Amino acid sequence: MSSKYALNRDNVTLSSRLVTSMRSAILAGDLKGGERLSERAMTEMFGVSRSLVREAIQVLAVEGLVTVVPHKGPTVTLLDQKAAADLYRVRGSLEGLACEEFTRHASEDQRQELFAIFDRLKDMLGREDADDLIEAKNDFYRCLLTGADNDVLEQMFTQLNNRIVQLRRFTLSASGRFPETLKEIGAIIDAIRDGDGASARLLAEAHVAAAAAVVIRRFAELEKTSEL
Amino acid sequence: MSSKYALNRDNVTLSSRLVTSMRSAILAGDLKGGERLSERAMTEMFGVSRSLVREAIQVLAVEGLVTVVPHKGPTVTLLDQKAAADLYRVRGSLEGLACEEFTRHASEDQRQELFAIFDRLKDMLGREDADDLIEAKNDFYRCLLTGADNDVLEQMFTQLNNRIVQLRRFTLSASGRFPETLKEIGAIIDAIRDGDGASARLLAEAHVAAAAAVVIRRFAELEKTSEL
DNA sequence: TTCAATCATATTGTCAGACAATCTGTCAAT
DNA sequence: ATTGACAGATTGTCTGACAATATGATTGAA
Repeated sequence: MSSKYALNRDNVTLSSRLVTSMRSAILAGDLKGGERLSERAMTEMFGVSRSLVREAIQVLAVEGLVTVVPHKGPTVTLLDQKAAADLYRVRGSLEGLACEEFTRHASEDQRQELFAIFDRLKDMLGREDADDLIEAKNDFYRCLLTGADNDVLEQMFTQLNNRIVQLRRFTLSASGRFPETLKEIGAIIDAIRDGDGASARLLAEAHVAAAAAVVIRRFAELEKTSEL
Repeated sequence: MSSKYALNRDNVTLSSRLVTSMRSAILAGDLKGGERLSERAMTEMFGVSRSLVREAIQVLAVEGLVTVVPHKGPTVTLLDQKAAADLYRVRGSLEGLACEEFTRHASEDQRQELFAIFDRLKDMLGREDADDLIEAKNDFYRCLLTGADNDVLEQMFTQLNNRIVQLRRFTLSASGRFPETLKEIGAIIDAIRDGDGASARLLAEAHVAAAAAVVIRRFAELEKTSEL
């Protein structure tokens, strides 16, 4: 019997906690894109041995957050415009799938929770606080993925989303789009309410594509001004 | 300039070669689902130190090929029916995306190559050889992904496909479906020929769903006979 | 001055060995 | 049959060592 009282076996080892911690540091921007992650610096920063640092770096490399060049050392992956476009394209597909599966599989409780989170988002219009917004969005996706009831999808989507977080610079500077964002998500929510998974999927893909377009444009502008 | 003459920097370290080798061993079935991967056994099997074995196992764990339980040790991930269903669902979505992107981005050469590979597949009808078929399918996907021109998609699809390879037992026993398979892929090819990415996508998803249905059914049968 | 070859230094790649923490199976006691 | 304690095996983590490679400085020559 695997009851809900079972103790959590994850993150019990130093190794796994280190991975979590390093990942957080990257996502929070404390380790910035392009920054070198020398083993020496990492052992000091996290207070663990070289072995663990090396293991963690390999793991984050598979996740795409870190780029390793043999004999030169790892760096925090730096995304170019093409990579950003590629990421968003796949993300749109997976987000669409998540919406469709949520429509099909979510329990009534899960549906109500999703609707409630959306209401929370709506209430933020006008007095947008960056951190609150990020938290609400995270809740939204967590709920969506839980209801979609597909572990593989959850894992891949999460990985993808982590990589996209590194583009936060651009997504924040594009936050003037918040009203449209709300409208688009609202349409998705309505489709889910109606049990229309196919529409929810298409709307979700379109939503991601629209968000991506803004980010990519912003990207192009900044590249033009600050590049060689 | 990153020319096509650039030397390959991957797989130069023992570490990366070990990962490749262990992954191959799993995909080839030399390390079977559920099998324990004790560090001791792995150091002997691959002739490297414990450090490298541990790193490789972590990497394969992120890829989903290996499952690690703290203080108990890693095993080759064993898929249950739900996991198989989840994998195929996501794979359908990504394969659909790949087809659509191929239609949109592939060069004329890449299109011709894809068509040629499909002809090779067609010629196998009747005298199907398992290894030849697997090779042709791999070529097909490699070509498809190259033409789709999306590194993120390529990486995720490859990872997903690797995990699905562990279901080969079931897909092979379902090879009586080869004529239908050819018909379905043929329809996809036609859509790509017509430049109709949306159709190609839908057809690809349907194709994966049909293949998945067979595998899942086979799965249920075998589970019933051989289980507790 | 500029360019190329050389060399010193720092960093990464790999190994071996040690000890602590945890798991698993055994066996005696109740 | 269940409990508790114990022993052996395996994993988790650290440290130190040395080899392989990259980087930057230095030197020498055109």
